[in-house]
Amino acid sequence: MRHDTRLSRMLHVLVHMDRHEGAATSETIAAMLGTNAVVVRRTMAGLRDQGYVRSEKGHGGGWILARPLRDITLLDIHNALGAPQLFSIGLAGDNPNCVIEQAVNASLAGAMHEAEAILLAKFGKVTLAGLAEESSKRWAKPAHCSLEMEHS
Amino acid sequence: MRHDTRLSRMLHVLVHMDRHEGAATSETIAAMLGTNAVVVRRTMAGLRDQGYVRSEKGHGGGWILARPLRDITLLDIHNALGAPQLFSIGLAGDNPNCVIEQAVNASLAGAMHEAEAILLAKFGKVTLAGLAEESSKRWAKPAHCSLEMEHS
DNA sequence: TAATCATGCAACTAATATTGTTGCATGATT
DNA sequence: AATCATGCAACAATATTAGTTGCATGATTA
Repeated sequence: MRHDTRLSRMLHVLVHMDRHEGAATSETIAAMLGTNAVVVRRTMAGLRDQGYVRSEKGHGGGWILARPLRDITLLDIHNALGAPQLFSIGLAGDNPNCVIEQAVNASLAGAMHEAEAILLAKFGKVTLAGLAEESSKRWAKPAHCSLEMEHS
Repeated sequence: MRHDTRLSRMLHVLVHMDRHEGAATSETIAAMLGTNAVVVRRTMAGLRDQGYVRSEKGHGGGWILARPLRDITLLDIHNALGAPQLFSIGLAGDNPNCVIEQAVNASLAGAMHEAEAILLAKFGKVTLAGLAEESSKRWAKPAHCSLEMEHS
């Protein structure tokens, strides 16, 4: 089953944007992520609608952080991306009247809800400022990337 | 993102098999699950290889439980299915040298590992016998399904 | 005002993973 | 010998996501 890496990638982008002077274009971000500008716009649109970034057209335009990193948590971004399913396993629904299916699904759902609550609680406690700080600590060894195209 | 319902469905099947006299054919199981006998064989093959079920050919053949339900946990079946990814979100790996990506991924991975450990621990504590017992409690209201084709 | 740059959006194509299908071989029962 | 059932491999269908293209709109700059 394929992974949804949008959360990881968007967090990466947002922290970079904070270090970046001026707006970052979709094209630049796409180059960093090894993807396409339209895909970037599609994904960033969700963050814009929730007020985490702004987009500006024209010369010098692009994407700009609309809030300080310390006011954004991993949970915020997860939700802004549409709060996609966290789990790749799901419940069968072929026989909703079957008491066995009900018992199986109730047990699985209970465990999954508990794990999900813990995961989201953790996400809610980590700010992007915290991530930026943590990455600064890793800065000692100089290998890194940036929005200035050191990627490719 | 599409869900992998094999765990849920196989648990359902295994509990039914315990109530079932004799072997259950792939065809019968497939009818119950609204799928195909070959798909059932593919999935059950993993459980057979781990010793949870046996398969027998010929007249009266099919699938038989190889252990009592109380000796099988949800975790056992999850593992027998290949321990597929539990989470549908994943980590970006485009810029492994980037300290920001590293910090982002370390944070996400930490939260996910914690949640995963909790989920698997829960799975390890639930036996199929427990599920069978729980479904018996639901038996008061008679709607149910069985391997005798009440499904379709 | 004209040229350029950048997003917004919709429609289309491509790539990928899973599921479903078919055909044939093998083994067991009757 | 006939029937039933799994085993396996190759192929087709399906669904989802990612990527692409084309055009419109708005902002900046000269």
